[in-house]
Amino acid sequence: MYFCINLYKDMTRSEENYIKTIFHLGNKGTEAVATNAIAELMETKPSSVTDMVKKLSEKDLVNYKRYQGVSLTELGTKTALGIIRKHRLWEVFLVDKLDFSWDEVHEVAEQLEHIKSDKLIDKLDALLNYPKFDPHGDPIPDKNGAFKHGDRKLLSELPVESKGICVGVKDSSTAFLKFLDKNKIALGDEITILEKEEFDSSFYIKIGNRREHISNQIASNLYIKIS
Amino acid sequence: MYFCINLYKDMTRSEENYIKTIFHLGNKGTEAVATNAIAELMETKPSSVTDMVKKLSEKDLVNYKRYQGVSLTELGTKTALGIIRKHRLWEVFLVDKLDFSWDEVHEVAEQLEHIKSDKLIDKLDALLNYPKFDPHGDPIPDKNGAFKHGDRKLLSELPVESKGICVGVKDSSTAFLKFLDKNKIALGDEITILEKEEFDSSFYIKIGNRREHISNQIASNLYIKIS
DNA sequence: AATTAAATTTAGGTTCGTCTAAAAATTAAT
DNA sequence: ATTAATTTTTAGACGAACCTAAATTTAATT
Repeated sequence: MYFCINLYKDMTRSEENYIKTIFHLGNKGTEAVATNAIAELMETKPSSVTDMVKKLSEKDLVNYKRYQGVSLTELGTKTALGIIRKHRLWEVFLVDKLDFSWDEVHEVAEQLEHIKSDKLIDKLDALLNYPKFDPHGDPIPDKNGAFKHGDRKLLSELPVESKGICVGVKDSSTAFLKFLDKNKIALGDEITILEKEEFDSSFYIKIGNRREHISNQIASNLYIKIS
Repeated sequence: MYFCINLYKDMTRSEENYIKTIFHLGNKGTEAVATNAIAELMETKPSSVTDMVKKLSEKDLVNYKRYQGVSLTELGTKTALGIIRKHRLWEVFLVDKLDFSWDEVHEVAEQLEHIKSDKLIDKLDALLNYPKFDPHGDPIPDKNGAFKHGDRKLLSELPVESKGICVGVKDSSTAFLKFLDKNKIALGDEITILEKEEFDSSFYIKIGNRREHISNQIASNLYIKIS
């Protein structure tokens, strides 16, 4: 007698996108997410979200009680992690093998993440040498859905004189990534906080050998790992 | 004043599959294809085909007159070649970079061929070193849709004592490809026709240093390029 | 040429994922 | 604690892509 431990294999693209969104909005699916929040992020209408959420609930992918928001079930969480794993592996592929820049990968990875083939993903993982992080510093879940960041923190939350390595971005919009490129701030760079400007909450930092002045908006979107 | 020379970028997966099928069935889209033939190959119903064909006709991708079959317009042909290019490049990727065997690639390539990104395909082409043929020996159209086989012929159509290289398969079903693997017949092998058995139209061939006896069904699915 | 058979199309229906507009529940503000 | 504002859900509709069953056209056979 077998129990089915497999994930849903026959999900539609749309269902997968909802699951992914609920995961991202609800602290990895653990917290209940509002219908409106989902609708806004997915650029759809709240009524559409309600419809879909009911369907996902039927399939035991989400927990749902009317007017109380949605969270992921265990099955839903695993499904989300599978999709995120695919998305991030494809991003690494695009940057490492096809010379895409880190601000170009998202769109294409959004398509590639829905390709269904376990073998494809395992082999891709091997080709890329089992990467642990995607081009934006976000961790790649392993086959079982396990992953963790090191103990990274936002630059904006660190005290003066902190020193560490830039390991990720919180905002991975094209605009922000291009800004970082222009200002020669990249993952792997060593950063020291020299001074905090109380007036506008901006920061003076040392990056490599340069001294830079960055706004709070920038500082609160850069992840640093203390060394 | 510009004329639009671009291909349809906003086609659905289903539309793309119909276009591809019409291309394959109708001698590269040039000859009219029957509704029933399309339905059978796509495992759908003739009435569904009629519906879709009308839609494609609206978009000027096919020529269609009721009861008279369908053929591709120039736009439709270019679209088909774009999809086939993608399909075959992905097949090469799967075999060359991810160690898939040639009988495993079709299914996955069927999904990957619908990914929309010109840059992705150009870069993939470069990564693979601009291959001219896919793993089954089928030619890969270039960016402009141009391609040709060399002057390959089916083994079954060659006279005794012909000598050449095995360059492709006509039937690329899993069953046939696995049969070839089992019998150690691969693309690139040198083949000489030793004798033709009139009784059952089978062939005695020399392949590498071995002597093999192959049925007509095998012979009429192997492409040979005379050297 | 008339009849039968086969292929194709029409008509009407279904599911999926979306929408708008209106109703209901929850939350915030007086 | 009412009322007002917001969020969420229901009800009903629509396009895409499919289906079945019936009608129509073309092709094949007598």
